[in-house]
Amino acid sequence: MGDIREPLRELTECGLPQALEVMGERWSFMILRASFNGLHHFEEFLSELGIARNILSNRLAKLVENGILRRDPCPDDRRKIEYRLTDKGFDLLPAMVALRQWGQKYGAEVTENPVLVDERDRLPIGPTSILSHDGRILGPQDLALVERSDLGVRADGSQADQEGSLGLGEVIDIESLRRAKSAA
Amino acid sequence: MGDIREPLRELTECGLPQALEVMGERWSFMILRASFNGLHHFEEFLSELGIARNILSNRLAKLVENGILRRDPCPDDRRKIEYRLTDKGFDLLPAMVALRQWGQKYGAEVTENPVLVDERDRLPIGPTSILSHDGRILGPQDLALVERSDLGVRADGSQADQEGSLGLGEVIDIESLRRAKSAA
DNA sequence: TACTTTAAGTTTCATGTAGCAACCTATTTT
DNA sequence: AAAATAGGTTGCTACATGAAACTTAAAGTA
Repeated sequence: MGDIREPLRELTECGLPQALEVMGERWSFMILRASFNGLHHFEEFLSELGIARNILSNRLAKLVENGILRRDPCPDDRRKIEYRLTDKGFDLLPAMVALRQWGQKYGAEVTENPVLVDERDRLPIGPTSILSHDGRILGPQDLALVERSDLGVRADGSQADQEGSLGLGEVIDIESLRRAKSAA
Repeated sequence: MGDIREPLRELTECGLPQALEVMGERWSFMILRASFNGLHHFEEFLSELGIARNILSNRLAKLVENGILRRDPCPDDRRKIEYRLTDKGFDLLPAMVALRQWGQKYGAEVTENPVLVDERDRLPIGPTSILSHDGRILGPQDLALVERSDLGVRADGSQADQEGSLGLGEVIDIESLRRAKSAA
């Protein structure tokens, strides 16, 4: 019943463990995707996903508990319950799309269908991207990890002297990213 | 040993199940994040993440098997093994950042540290975004799901008559998204 | 050389969680 | 009133997780 399992320890201050606490379970993202795709009812999820009844029940309850789905009893048919995404649930869209695109890129040749498109021109969306504060698309090469206290501080000529040093006030630039990228 | 568990059924053709097959397990994303942060050795992961030895061993093996990490024995100290991200692993960055940002937004007040910044100006990155093919930032309101055969076809005045109908050649626009957004 | 430590695993065993099938309860529908 | 539908719950089995002890190989140290 209660989550007795110890929560994922944070390597440092980070939202990732929190996200995984909620969405890290085996079926959570599939249910989310089904919701995005317009499924709202228990039996719909059940037959579309091929998930076990009790697990679906449990996952839906957890998603509701965590504010990702809303649980609305239907007024017209009082047997039915409508599960609908909340704003918090919608905000998982970028994460879901990014995962999906990654799976698409590296998985067995799946030609996705239906396709997620820009409504304006009905052309497929581009890759999910990390943007800078002013909207440039950033690749792994453009990213660095810095201590909060050093935000906006131009590194005074110092590359991180040793990777992984994680020293206070030290610029931890993701050197390994760059090397691996250029080496490969 | 072998993955006997039935693979996640695809609701339709979609890369998500493939991604979850690889990254959907409890510690996978935390290990990935640790890798991004410059950890490379077994005992480093072990002490930083607080994961059990056997599970770490198993997860690392799986990540290697799936081509997300490379397993390089160190030449200088032949006890040591270096686990390093492959390009395929780096490509999970948007998904990881999106998840992390979501956790950040909705989780308990965590002030993340270290911060992921744009190297050019050392200012924090913006939100991970879904872009159109020509680079516009798309919100949930701008997205629609269409059948592959209808790509680029201007919907002839037809909104999807009933959500969730999923009919062939039918425009499945994510009406529910729009309604929920505007209603909330 | 022997003695200890470190790195990266494996094994064992208790516990937790997933999945299947059957059952249950309240509503419709016929 | 009987049957079907929607959304669950319960009991059981198999698999996954986690803590602690054990293993193996290589390095450091007296």
